[in-house]
Amino acid sequence: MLPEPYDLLPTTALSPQSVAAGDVLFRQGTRTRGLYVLKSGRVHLERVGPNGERLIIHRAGPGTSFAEASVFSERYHCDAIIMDAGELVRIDKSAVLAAFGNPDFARAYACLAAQQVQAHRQIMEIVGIRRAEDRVMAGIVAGFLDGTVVDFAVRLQLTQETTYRALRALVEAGRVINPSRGTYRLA
Amino acid sequence: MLPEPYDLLPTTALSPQSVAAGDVLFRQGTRTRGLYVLKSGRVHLERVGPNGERLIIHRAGPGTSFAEASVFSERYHCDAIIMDAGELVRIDKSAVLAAFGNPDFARAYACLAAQQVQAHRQIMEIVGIRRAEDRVMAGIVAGFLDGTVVDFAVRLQLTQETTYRALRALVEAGRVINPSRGTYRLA
DNA sequence: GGCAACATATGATCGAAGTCATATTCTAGA
DNA sequence: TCTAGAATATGACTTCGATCATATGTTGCC
Repeated sequence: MLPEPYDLLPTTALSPQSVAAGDVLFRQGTRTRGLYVLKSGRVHLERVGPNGERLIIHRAGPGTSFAEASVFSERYHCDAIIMDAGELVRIDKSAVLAAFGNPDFARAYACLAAQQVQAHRQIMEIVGIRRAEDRVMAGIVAGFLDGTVVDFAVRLQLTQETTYRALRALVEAGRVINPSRGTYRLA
Repeated sequence: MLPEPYDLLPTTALSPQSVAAGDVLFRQGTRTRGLYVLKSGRVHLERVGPNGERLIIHRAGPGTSFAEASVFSERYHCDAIIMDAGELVRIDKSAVLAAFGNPDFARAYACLAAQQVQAHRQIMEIVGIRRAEDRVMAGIVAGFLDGTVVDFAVRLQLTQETTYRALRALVEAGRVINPSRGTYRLA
């Protein structure tokens, strides 16, 4: 099943495909065919700078969509390169454009987009906190410590080691409790 | 004039207002009235954690909108506090919801939202680069060094000093040229 | 059960980015 | 024109997060 709001589209708009590591999904400058939903694997979006510098624009992970803006553009503005093999679904550009005629789809799309923007803004604020201890605390308050500490550290743009040390410091300061190995909660 | 796509809305949906530093625009838990476009001044969006920790969710600057997700929510999920006095426009929630019945508005909204998401992803990738020199280089390639170096440094989540030093190092390495005081370009 | 892979956890060391200080140049405005 | 404030620029010092290393605990799988 596709994530909202793309579950509202007819199946004729969807092209599932398997990809292998190293495959190039699309290239900067080629005609846009639509956006993609990644079911499994990893994809890098890269842009080539004026002097040939390769700049990673985005690293897409399982369960996320990418190249959404291509729906509103004639050409792709970056390369999409498969890092780890996986399954993905291409969603046809014209079908999405047509779907905006359906107010339910439009509202569902806008709702998700607004939430994404809000989430990004929040992560940027948190990542902007310099002290690891404050950053980790903010991350916990924001509810980011749901999975493993390793994933949490990645979200905070910190190393695991620094994250563990910050967690311990917060526990020692009484601001966080550590009821069992690997689980942390606000005090 | 309002930024796209809100310029497509009828003026009856808009409520301009002046605000002073310290004013509270809305509080977490109060009924949503709509989103805001900030013409001048500065606004902080803050959420209060379970134990009373104040967490800045977003700092809105001139020319940007905020609380977009409130259009799809019954209650505000954060406080909006005016940091610097300015002018803003409230955009009525029901008018926006109704406007999604207009495919042109829906497409314009989605186009802008998709671009915003893409821009956020890119900034997050760049901010995730640890070495200041690499980060500054990526920032230049991405075209972020359009205004002052100070603004550039803020966007990169680096201090001005580190940014200046990285710029100098890049100039010395021949990767960037510094035709005149305060101007830098790719070599 | 036993093993491999991974998450948790912490110590030691180093380097890079932050902080503080200061000087110069530029600009806007009284 | 003079001045206040901001941007540019760089030096000295410190700190904190990254890196490398290592050990233990946990989980899934053959």
